[in-house]
Amino acid sequence: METRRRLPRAEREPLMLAAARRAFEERGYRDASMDDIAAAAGITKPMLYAYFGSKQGLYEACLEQVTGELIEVLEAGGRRGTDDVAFWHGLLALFDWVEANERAWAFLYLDDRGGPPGLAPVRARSRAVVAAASARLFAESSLRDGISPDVAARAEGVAYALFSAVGGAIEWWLEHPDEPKEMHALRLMNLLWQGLGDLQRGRLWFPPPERRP
Amino acid sequence: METRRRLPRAEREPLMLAAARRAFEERGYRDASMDDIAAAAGITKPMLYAYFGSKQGLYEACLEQVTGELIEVLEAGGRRGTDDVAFWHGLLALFDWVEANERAWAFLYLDDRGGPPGLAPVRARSRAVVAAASARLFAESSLRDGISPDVAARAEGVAYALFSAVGGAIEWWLEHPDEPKEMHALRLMNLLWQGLGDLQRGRLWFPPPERRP
Amino acid sequence: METRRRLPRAEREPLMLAAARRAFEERGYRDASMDDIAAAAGITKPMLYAYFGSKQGLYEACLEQVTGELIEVLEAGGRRGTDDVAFWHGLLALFDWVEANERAWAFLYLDDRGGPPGLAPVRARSRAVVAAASARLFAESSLRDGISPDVAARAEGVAYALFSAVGGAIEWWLEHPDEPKEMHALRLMNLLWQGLGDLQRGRLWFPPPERRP
Amino acid sequence: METRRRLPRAEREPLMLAAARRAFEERGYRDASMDDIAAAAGITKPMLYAYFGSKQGLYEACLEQVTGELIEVLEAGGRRGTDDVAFWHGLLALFDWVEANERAWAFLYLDDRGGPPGLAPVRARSRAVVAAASARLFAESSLRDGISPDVAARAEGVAYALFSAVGGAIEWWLEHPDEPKEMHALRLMNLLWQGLGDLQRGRLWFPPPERRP
DNA sequence: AATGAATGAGGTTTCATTCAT
DNA sequence: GATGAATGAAACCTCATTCAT
Repeated sequence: METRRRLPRAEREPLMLAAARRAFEERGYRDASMDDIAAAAGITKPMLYAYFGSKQGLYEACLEQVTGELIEVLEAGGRRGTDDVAFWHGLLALFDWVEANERAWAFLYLDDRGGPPGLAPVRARSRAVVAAASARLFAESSLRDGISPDVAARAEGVAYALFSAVGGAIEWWLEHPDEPKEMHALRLMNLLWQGLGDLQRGRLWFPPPERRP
Repeated sequence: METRRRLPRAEREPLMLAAARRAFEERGYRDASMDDIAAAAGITKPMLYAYFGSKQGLYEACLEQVTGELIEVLEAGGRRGTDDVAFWHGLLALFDWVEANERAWAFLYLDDRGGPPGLAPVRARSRAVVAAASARLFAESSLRDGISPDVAARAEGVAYALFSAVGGAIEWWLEHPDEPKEMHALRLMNLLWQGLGDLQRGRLWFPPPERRP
Repeated sequence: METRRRLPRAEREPLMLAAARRAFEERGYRDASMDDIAAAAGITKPMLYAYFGSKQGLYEACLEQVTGELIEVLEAGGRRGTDDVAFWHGLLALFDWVEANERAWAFLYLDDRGGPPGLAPVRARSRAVVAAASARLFAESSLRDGISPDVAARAEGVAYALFSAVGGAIEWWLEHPDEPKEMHALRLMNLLWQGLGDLQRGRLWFPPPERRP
Repeated sequence: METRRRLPRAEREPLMLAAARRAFEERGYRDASMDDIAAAAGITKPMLYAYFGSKQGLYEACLEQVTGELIEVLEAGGRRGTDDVAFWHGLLALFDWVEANERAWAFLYLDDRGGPPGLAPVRARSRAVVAAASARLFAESSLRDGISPDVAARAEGVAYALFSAVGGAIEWWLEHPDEPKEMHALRLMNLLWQGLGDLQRGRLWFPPPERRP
């Protein structure tokens, strides 16, 4: 009946984004409905369209927000020390953020399928941005001195693998919350740090020559 | 109008499964429609329901098939050598399988959201099975001698992270196909092998004591 | 795999009819599926079509069977006495039959809607046949002597109303099974018998003349 | 293409209900399709779901409306006189309502099978409510003086039977429209009134003692 | 700035029925 | 006599999106 209280855009928009993030995180792009999101935000559907244009637009806004937050976390973590300590604090910061944002992680790493085709490049780009940021983190930490140029060129690929490992550990942690998150982080540190250093310093393993009869 | 050729179930069912796998891999659970799958399989929707009961049933059949194949690949790879060589061949076999099965990977690692709630536990179980299989792979290769019992208990968690790292590298490879897959595998090997060994042998890194002023 | 044991039609048909009656009684024409009926009868769908031509054909066969049984029951009951005693025994026989056949009643009196339009006249005819049979029952009992010709002409209408009253009492009984069925029958007897006699003997009630100002 | 005229809910909803009632009355729950109802109401399906939630919800809304109307009719009829005259007017009012509402009757008394299981209790309750209302009608008319308490307790059962008799007569009338409805009502009056009075006053018929040799 | 009314299109699922074997 | 394979059609329901107010 009565029209809802008018709010300026700066106040209304974050409410909508928050509701949308929850919905997308919990149910994925396709299963989250604009109806639900509008209801959760306490407004009506046309408002969502007025602010974000389309479902895809809303999703992209969420994705951008999540990406931004994550990068900020990584960079902040990296500043807290040098070398292995920087990496260690980056890991811890990441676990903290995941813990605080519950399943925002899903946005970047669990909801890759579904939605219009136009979404795929957007998602890929978001992940690449995060990978780049974490590559920077390694470079700024241990890679500082004597990084082989070939390795530097491929740092992003390594970062991608590395970040995926972190993602896997996080999922494992979310399903096994009995162990404290520091234990998970420590295991990751031990799994990755040594190889990372070797890669950087060029101390490489190679497969033995195949012997064919 | 024209009647389709009749096939016995043993022949028709695999055709349906193949079509369904392609559709789910490419578009995810929610966006793959039973209509499309039926058309791609060259039959009509009711046959899908006659053989698989429901969309979820069909999906689960696909998931089981993919999981089975992947495990077989891992185990076969692991048998081709010992220690680091076994691990290396496991990696190579995995890359080969991914290459041959294009995006079957997506089934297990990119389509986690969406679909009815009953699907979540099924997906989780599938991934856990794969993680267990790869944990076995490490244990049978390098861990053979003197594995610390604590590490063995957590092997599955490490395997999960490790497998995710492999997944990330694979995704990166799929998006950067200019480099041969052996290069990607080699980078992974170097990233992971050393840390894996250290973890097993208990040569651990620990964070320096925090100093608070 | 293996073909079911061949049975002569005389043995197979009653099994099908029995399964169909159960299904139609419990779920009505539209909600009973040929699949279910075939499964319940232990045969495959094409057999149903071979024997009864169509779903409607099967339904009509069931309806005819039920109608026949019911008429037989009425006539048998009516022969057990004269006058009020005949009527009373007719009622009792009816309750017995309903009790033994559980919900066959639904066939004639609870499943009037649904199904193809061609079914409506068939159902109407079945009910009319039952009404005629029960009209005969009254006529043969108390109406024997001195029945006014006008009333005789309308006996069928009365029978229809009367039979519906019985139906209502039966439904009530099925929902309140704490009281023995004889009590329900007795109440009906008292509700209907007196008026029935008066109707036959022409001792009629008429509305008082309306006074308009 | 062309946009339909917009109506406020208070105007649109009754139109939907009317269309739904016609469809359910004519074809029963299962055979009435939401598509048809929407078309008959001049809107599209999603509006039906927006306002009534589901097919069952729509059906229940219709059922409630019909029940309410019928009860009002019964009570209004009963107020037009006392004793036999009240009963007589109740009957007449009922016939009038049936005539005016064509086959609304079907809702309560001809569509008992079919539809989801959750519907059965709803239907049963509706009929019980009507039975209670008509029981009240008798009680307030003839039963006024000296109603035996046992009879009062069973009044609802009697009402159920009685109402079914009326229903049967109405069906008969609808199939034999040559006779005016007052004649049908009069026949019912004569069939039921006497027995009803006897039941109330305890002047009961009992079966003769069975003699077994 | 905000909403209630409205829809086109598409989704999963079921069913009566037929045909080749 | 009996079956497994197959389908056309239609059912209920949902959703992203728009428009008039």
